[in-house]
Amino acid sequence: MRAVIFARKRKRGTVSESGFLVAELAVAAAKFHIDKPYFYRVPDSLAGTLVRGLRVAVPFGRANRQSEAVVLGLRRVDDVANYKFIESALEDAPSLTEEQLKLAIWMSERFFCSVFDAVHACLPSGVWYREGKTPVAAKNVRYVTLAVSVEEAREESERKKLRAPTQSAILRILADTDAPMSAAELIRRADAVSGVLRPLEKQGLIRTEELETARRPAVTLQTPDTSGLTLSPEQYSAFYRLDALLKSGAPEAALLYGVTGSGKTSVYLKLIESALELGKSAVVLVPEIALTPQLMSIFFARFGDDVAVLHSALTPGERFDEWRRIRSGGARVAIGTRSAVFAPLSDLGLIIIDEEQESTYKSESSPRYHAREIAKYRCVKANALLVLGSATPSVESMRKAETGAYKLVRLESRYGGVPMPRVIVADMKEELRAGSLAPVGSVLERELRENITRGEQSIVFLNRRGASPVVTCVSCGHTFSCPRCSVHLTYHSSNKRLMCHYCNHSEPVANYCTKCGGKLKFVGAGTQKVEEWLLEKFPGVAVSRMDADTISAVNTHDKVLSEFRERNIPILLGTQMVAKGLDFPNVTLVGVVSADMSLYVNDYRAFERTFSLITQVVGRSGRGSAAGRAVIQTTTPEHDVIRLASRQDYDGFYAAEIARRRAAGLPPERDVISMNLNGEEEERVLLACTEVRAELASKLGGASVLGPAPAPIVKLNNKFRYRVTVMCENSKEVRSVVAGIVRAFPHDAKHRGLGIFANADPFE
DNA sequence: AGCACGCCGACT
DNA sequence: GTCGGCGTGCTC
Repeated sequence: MRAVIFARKRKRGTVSESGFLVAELAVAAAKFHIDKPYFYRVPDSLAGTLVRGLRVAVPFGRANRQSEAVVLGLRRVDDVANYKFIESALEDAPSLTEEQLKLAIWMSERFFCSVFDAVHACLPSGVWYREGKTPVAAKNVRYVTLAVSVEEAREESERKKLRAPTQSAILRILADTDAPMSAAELIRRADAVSGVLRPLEKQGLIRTEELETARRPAVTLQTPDTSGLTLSPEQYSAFYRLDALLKSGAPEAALLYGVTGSGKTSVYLKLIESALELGKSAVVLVPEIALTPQLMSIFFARFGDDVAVLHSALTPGERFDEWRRIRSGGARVAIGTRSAVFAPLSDLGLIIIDEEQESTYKSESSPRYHAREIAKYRCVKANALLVLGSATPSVESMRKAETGAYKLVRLESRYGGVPMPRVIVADMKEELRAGSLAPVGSVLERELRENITRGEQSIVFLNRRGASPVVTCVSCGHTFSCPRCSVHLTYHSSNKRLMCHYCNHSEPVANYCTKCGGKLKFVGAGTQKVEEWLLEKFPGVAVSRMDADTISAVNTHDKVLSEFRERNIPILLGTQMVAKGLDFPNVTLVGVVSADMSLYVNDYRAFERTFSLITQVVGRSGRGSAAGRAVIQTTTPEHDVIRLASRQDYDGFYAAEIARRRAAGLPPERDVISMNLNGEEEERVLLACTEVRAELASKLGGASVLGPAPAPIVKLNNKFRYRVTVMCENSKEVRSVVAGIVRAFPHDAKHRGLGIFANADPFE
């Protein structure tokens, strides 16, 4: 209901000339349960500066602690008896666009967050004012130009050759390039020190000036992919259909379902070109930047400075500058991860979400939005086209395509007529019966050996949920757990300590069991074990390992992958990160070590995730001229998901899965909203859950209300976490009931010390 | 949430 | 007396 207050528009021209000027603000310190428009008086000094979207500093609460706020409107009132004054403006011109303000107000209602939290998500992290931290500023770079003609500079350079060799070199370089050059680069090229410029400037030979420069993230340009330049007939027809939607001038949404290797990227590129030709801009979302170096490189090669990237690996300065290039119209294509969906492009024509089923598009901290929903909202407002691309679309999206809410565009064959990999399902039950405990069974071993002999490359993929390295006692079975969280501590060989991945707790590893004094056993990471096995079976054969433990700032994904490609390393071994997006023509074999691992997780999306993962990893094989194969190791070869994934049969999988979901009343049959509670005393959290559950059940007739159920990690940082799940249609009315409960909760004295939040369409 | 205010018991 | 622990209520 509060959001409605925010959204209510006043008629233009009603700002009267008399009375005191006050501003309507969304205040940062006002958390969700006390969020509403707050009114502050505008000091005369700011009367001309304040506009909608401008960020200001205000005193808030009894202690008048300083808080940031955003101006939502201005008006005049007669009575300002208990109003406080705005302290200062935090910027000259608003960072927020009008579109973003409206989006933020909508988000607060849709995703149960304060308006300010939503506003916060729209801006790059660098611009935020936090205590003691100054926001990122534009970077100035000193540029040097010749103050004399090129000929004079050359003459002077000759004259200085003996007495002042570095000055001479500087003049020669400037004369040779005949263009302004940054002082840093000039000095580096002349192998000089920064002092040399001053005398030259004094002599009137050069001029220096400070120019504002955009910091741009470095991109490793890989072998340019020329395959995207010509579209196959099938790709062309997909492009043609999407292009018609792009040009329709009405909001449109399409699902581009293309099998792995079908070349969705080429269709994206062509579509973006078309949007640019129409004078429109485009956003491209990718699940994880680190996993898409090839895609990034293709975009840079194609669009150059017209592309800006936004993702968490940028430095604050780079992020801020890329964001400003987008905001100013200097870059018309924004590419990045989840938060790039807020890119402040004008004349938006197209949003592409690649691998739309990925869970990374859902934010798991406030505001808990899904990028797909934000994209839909923006496309509707801008009459733009939304393209959801995937080789394994989410069940929700395929359902929408079935009902016609999305247009369905299919790419059914691999680009260049490359055949789908031949899939072999290896039954590990039989290996177990035969007494073998090796991580790699006889079938995969045979295929790997064959590939090594043929000089072709292989990818070995380990589906590693909950298989991190732990320490156990051989005699009593004791394992080491985090004192603050309900998880095992994992052993880190780098500092020889046991660490908690969730709260940062760490302790030295004991020599003997702390319970019984017995000997300790180190159960290595899955990949480590497989690596040892590979080295033993194939002595002398190089293996590139890529997982969370081996990837660091120095040993980046990029580095491991380009080494794998360039040095033609026979085997790449890794976790999730090798499953997606990689395109190596010489890879002809993919092995999935334990396909079932993610199948039996207590989550309604487990089948979908497993199917998607297996399909994607199998799709890494045989992308070049040689035919590919894949070995899927499983103990349940008869399981539908394994069977269908091995045949790359998405349609079959979808048909089975939608039937199962419908029968069980799971999404997309109904929507899910979870209520998440936490606190230090487990019984009080559970009691409050029961209360919330009863309230939901009584206020939402017809909805099923489940729980309380423990969160996947029930204890985190000394807090117990339980949740209650509501299943029904996610309508405005339902959200209003949920928001009402979340808002009222902390005001109740018996909930002291407990936390609560609502999560719409949760993942996991 | 974060903070001040005020009420009540314990201790200088 | 007065210090501080904690329950209560407000935030423009």
